[in-house]
Amino acid sequence: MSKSKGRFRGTSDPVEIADRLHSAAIHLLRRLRISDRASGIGPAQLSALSVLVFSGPRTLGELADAEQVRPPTMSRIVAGLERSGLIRRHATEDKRRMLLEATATGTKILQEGRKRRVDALAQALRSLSELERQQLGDIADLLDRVIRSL
Amino acid sequence: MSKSKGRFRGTSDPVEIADRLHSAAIHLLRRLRISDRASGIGPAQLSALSVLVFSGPRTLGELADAEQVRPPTMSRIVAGLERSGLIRRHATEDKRRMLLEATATGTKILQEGRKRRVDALAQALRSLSELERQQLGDIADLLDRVIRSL
DNA sequence: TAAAATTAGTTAGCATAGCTAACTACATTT
DNA sequence: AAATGTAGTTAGCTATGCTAACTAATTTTA
Repeated sequence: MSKSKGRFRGTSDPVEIADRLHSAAIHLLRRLRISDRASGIGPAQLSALSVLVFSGPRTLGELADAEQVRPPTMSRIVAGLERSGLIRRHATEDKRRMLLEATATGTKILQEGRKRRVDALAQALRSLSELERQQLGDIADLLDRVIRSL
Repeated sequence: MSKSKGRFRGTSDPVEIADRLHSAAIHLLRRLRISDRASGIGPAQLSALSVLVFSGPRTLGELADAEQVRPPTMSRIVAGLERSGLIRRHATEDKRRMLLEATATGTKILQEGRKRRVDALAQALRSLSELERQQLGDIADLLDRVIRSL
């Protein structure tokens, strides 16, 4: 790890940056899992629900693509969410398809869970200096875009 | 989402930054799961193995703490790793405990998997400008430290 | 020092979540 | 009309999370 070409404190070597980001992401999600347990919903259901809440209604197949799981897996995740009253099915023109939509309860529960997650992280960011937060804020947006483009 | 006080393109509002980092982490790990499947080892086993490879031998309880799972869960993860010949158990003074250590095979497999993960991310970073990578490199280190302190 | 309490790890049993293969039902193409 | 393709489900496997209850070893205490 770390070849340290190190002309500066940081580096622009993609592998070295990737390594740090990778490490950060692992540790972040490891911690956030804890706040998620408070929601009483499993991680896959929570994640699928978040797509419906933040991006609107989707068919099962679209949801499976978005979550990068196979249709049978999404079929079961959706069954669980429906059983818990967090989402609803709507018939469509094409009778093979169905539109899935978050219910009011589902939306509320998701937003509370998301708040818990984000608040935990935000609290840690408060220990940084104003300048550091400024830099991190500038770059967080860029980072999110790069990663979504993977 | 996004109250957008927005005095600048970025912000120093911890909640807003946290929100973006959260989003980035989710999308990153969602993608990296794909490269991990090539290793033929489950995510929990891979993660536990990485602790043994990068931080040295640990008892089962220490490993459970590090991975934030309960002892019975780690007990089974360890059983799987041992069955696949990726780790080894060593007796200790206290006969209730056992030290777990990665085998040569385990170390090799883990490092290859890690390389696949990191390379995939590094490839995406190559689409950034030199300046952007420089900024990201400067901040990645800070980010990793903050998150580990959660 | 014998008994009680604590600690480390396992076993059993449950739920969720990932997969492939095989199926049903509907839609489209030929 | 028949063949092909597409959307989603069912069945059955493995892995991963939990709690409760257990065994064995160690430490504390009466």
